[in-house]
Amino acid sequence: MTPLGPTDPASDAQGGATGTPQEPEGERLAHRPPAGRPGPGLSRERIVTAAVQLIDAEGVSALTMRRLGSTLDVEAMSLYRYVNGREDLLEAVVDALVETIEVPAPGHLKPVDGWQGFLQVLAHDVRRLALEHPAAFPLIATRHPAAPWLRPLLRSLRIVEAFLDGLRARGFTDEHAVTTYRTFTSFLLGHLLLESAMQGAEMSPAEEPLDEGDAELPNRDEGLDLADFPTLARLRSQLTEDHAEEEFEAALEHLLVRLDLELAQ
Amino acid sequence: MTPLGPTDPASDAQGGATGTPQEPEGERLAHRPPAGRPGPGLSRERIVTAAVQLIDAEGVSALTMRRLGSTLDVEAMSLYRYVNGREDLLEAVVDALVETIEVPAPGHLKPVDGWQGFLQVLAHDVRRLALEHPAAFPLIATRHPAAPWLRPLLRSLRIVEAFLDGLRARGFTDEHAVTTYRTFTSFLLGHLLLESAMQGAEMSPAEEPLDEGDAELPNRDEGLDLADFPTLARLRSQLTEDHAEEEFEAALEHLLVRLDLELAQ
DNA sequence: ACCTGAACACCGTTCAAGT
DNA sequence: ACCTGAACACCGTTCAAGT
Repeated sequence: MTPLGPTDPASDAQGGATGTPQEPEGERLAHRPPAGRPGPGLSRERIVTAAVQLIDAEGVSALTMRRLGSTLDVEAMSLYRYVNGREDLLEAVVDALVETIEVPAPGHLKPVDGWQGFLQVLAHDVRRLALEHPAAFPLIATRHPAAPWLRPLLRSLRIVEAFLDGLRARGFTDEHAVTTYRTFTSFLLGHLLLESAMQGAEMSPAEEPLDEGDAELPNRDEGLDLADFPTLARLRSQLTEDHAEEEFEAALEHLLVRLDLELAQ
Repeated sequence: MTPLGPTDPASDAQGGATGTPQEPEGERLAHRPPAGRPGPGLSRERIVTAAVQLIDAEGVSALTMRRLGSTLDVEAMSLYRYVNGREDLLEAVVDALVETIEVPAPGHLKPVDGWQGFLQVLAHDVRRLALEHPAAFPLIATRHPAAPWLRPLLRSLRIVEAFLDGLRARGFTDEHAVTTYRTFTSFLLGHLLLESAMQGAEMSPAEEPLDEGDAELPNRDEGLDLADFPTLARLRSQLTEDHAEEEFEAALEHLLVRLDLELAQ
């Protein structure tokens, strides 16, 4: 499908072709001989890819029709031929990212024999998505899916179908598969939204050199007055430690234990 | 309506002065205009309350400086005397809502003797917040807290201090209290963000009658074509059922079991 | 067929000016 | 002291017009 990897996987690898300052950096059409048109060649796919890159680089609030247009060397109005407004674009971005999630297929390479391995592999792939696109992740987690019975993160028909089939093929009843869908999405949402928020913490506002007048505002954590919060002050360093990965693994392990219990009863 | 928190104990530590010295705070007893109308009498608190009401009624995207101003019978620019721009206002809204969370105190009425009761009561109070303000909840869940060691939902100094003290008073070590803070916030985030999303699902866009031309985009759930997804089609009604409350209770119960295990080892 | 210029309504924000 | 008019830069979106 669309190469939606972390911002620009391969195009930076081969520099040197960019002589003029305003040329688009990646020659995406190099392998596309027909009609030597060098022009923009807009398409929905190209627009969505550019949108993802812009979000990855500068955050969701920077994704403006006008800015996105200039990224593609095109006026903003041109985008409306391929995209149904900004909301539709955001939807397309979310869909494109979610479609990169791979649900382990029956004949899979990795050790995905049991349902536990199935869920383990899937969970880690969703985590990969969260860490590759931390700025976009709140969007994926927050926007309403197309149908009320779809839940954030695992929010495409294809993925839910594969998820349910995958569990059923590994011994789950219909009912257990459905409740596991709910439990699993809640689990992923809670852990990964937090982790992606940490990852891309310093994203939203461009940092400005502070004026001389105000050294007053508590800029990040240093300015906070912990005088009235002795426990907080004492445990501060422990609270700051980042154990996201271990937490994720531990919580996933416990989720599997819990599901195992529910299966048995 | 919206009973917003007490008179702002900690907001002075956060809400920043930005260089312009503005400190008119304690004018509590100035005589109000005698008119029956809620005359101007602007204040930060009044602005934040109105903002919460506007979000509850029409969603975050409707919270515009100009619309909020008109809600208060005031031009938008007047708000800037009390609020440091839209971002600061959103921050204040989140803080105000989070401050309504009550962490069970040592001498509490309800059966909060054990740490399990403590977490039970607290979890349900956060859930109350989510259900009372579904449209605002993504904001609370998503915005970066003031310090990197604060996590969404339980994101005020006061609350985290009370949380940690509450657990320590009930037998937790420092280390267990900290890890429980992380586990507990992840749990709440995952479950309540989903539940609030369901609650306020039909909020953002006004429903429009679809045009004849493009039957391409799947509008809501009815237009989705489930032909290629037999499992989805078969389980659709089960997927649609709303068991949010039972799921929350069950997951909370399992979380407590898990914590109990971790405490023992 | 594809893109753009011009226009409209709305937005956040600043600042000098009103009262 | 508190509010506003006017202005600026930017935004999403539409539509007739260009090529």
